[in-house]
Amino acid sequence: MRVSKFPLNTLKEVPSDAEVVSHQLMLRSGMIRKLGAGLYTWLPLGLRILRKAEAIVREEMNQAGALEILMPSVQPAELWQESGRWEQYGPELLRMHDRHNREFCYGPTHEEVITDLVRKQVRSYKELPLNLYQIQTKFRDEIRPRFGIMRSREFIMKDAYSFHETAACLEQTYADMYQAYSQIFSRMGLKFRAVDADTGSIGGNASHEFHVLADSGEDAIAYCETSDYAANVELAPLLAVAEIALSAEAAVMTEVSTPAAKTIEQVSASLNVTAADCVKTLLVKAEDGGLIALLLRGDHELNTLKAEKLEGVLAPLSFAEEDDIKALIDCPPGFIGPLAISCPILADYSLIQQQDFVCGANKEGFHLTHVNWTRDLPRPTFADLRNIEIGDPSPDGQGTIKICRGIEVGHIFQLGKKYSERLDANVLDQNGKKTTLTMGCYGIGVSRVVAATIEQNFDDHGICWPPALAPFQISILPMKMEKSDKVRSYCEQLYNDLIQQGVEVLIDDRKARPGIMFADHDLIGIPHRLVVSEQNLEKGVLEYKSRSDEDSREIAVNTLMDELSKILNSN
RNA sequence: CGGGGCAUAGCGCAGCCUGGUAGCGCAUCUGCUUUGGGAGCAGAGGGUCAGAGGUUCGAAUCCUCUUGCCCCGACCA
Repeated sequence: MRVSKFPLNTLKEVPSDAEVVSHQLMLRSGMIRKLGAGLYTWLPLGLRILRKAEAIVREEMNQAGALEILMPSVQPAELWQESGRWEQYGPELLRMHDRHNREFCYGPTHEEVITDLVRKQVRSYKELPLNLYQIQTKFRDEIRPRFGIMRSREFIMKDAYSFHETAACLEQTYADMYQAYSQIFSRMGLKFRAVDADTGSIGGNASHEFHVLADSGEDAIAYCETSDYAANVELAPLLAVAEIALSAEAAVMTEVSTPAAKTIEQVSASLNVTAADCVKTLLVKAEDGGLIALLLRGDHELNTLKAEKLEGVLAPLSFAEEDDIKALIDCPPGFIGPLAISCPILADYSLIQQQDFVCGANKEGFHLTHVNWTRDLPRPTFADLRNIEIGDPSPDGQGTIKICRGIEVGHIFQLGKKYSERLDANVLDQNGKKTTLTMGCYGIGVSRVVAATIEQNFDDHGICWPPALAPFQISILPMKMEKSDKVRSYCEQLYNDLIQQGVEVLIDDRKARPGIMFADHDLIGIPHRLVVSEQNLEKGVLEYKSRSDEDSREIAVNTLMDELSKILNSN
């Protein structure tokens, strides 16, 4: 391609509403332009990249045995009413009427349509398993679209849905999709992790999110460096530890006056201990209308997701009102402790080995020091109550936890029978009996992958595309071409030769100064660059630089093709 | 949806407080000089100041309403 026929439309200044790097660079490089909130046009440059991502997804899905289809983006309301989601989905579903005043929505996802297709089309267990996918435009009327393509309202998604007679069969396809997803993101050259996800209200056995790792990611991920373990920070469980015996010389429990100390910081400061030496007591509402005390180490944070799943705790989690506390114990918040309290107590696992700790005395203005389990109060029930932290043991027992940030680009899910039951999708089994289909679904935010790739691959000069997604593999930058026939004819020849070999090459045939060329090609992130100048040609060399290297090197003209094929094939 | 903010040329902004009929930088076009990291000089084009209403002799500027967009919260590929 020639720059003269493929306008770059680059911007030196960043539009003021672009917050994140990918959004800024996509606008500056001329990949996209905004039409409205969460609505973007893909310009020629951006579309090349999007198409590359799609092609990789398509190839790997086909490879894994999925079949491509294309469903309408506009869907009749009846199907959504049948599944119950017309009411459930809420305002994120863009609804509309046609000229006959029939109700429709713009598809945010396609479980209903695909289930309808399959229930009408598939009659026999012999046609299963079946895995169908599409790459298509979705619309979700997000409350707050932001970060450009990263969270837009209209976006490109690959969504696949599989149908099975048995759960075992679903598990097999699920495993195949897990593999295919890993293959897709590896081929794209991305650093990513498959993360255990909450199966939530939908149920089912397993769900994994695929996250591209980037500092700007919205999700915190706890992962283990020495194993495959990875999970959302809120979901990563902590394991119980063994009890340890109290040492004989432990000091006697003492009541101390702490009139001004209500928070953990104040308490630890006034008693000259660390926050980790303190135990904090949180009172939350119980299902039976009473209260439950939750004990945490002073430096830990309560994980509400975990807490509200515990037996007896009211969900959604709500803290005790002042009146409730008064009814339970005559003590203001700030001095509450687990001794002689008449409600059930749940303590975090990290407190199993806690000794000699500080806690509230249940008496205004006083705390207790040198408190120990068994000796001073009975051991409470222990449970997993807090967020996992850096350095905690990995739940799979294989090492310690680190935390990084990620951008969710894919999600695979064992759906089970949720939709097939609602929509009555079944087949006849071997015995001629009706069996409800078991389903899985598998999504990739293809347009989001493009943005996430930038979040992971950029520098001060612009985007650094992994070769698999780069809009072009190599740039030819001729220096002073209009003054030098030698440069011109050499570049033209080289350009044609590379095209012959099927290399995606971009020649900058503008009458532009070198600085403009360098800046533009760096900004749009072409992985390889050849600079051709008259002086170098006379020496029989030209200059090569990889986008990711600091410095360039010379390549002799007569070995150029060999060198280039080495460089391009090493990707 | 709640809280905050913005709307002036393709992009980034000034002008508004204190009304007098719109300006700067980048980009675009022309010419000359430049030519290895977003050049210099000279010139040109481009704005119904988001829209509607009001106040006024006169409104980008003051008032009212409307619309669009952005940021902070819960959701998601």
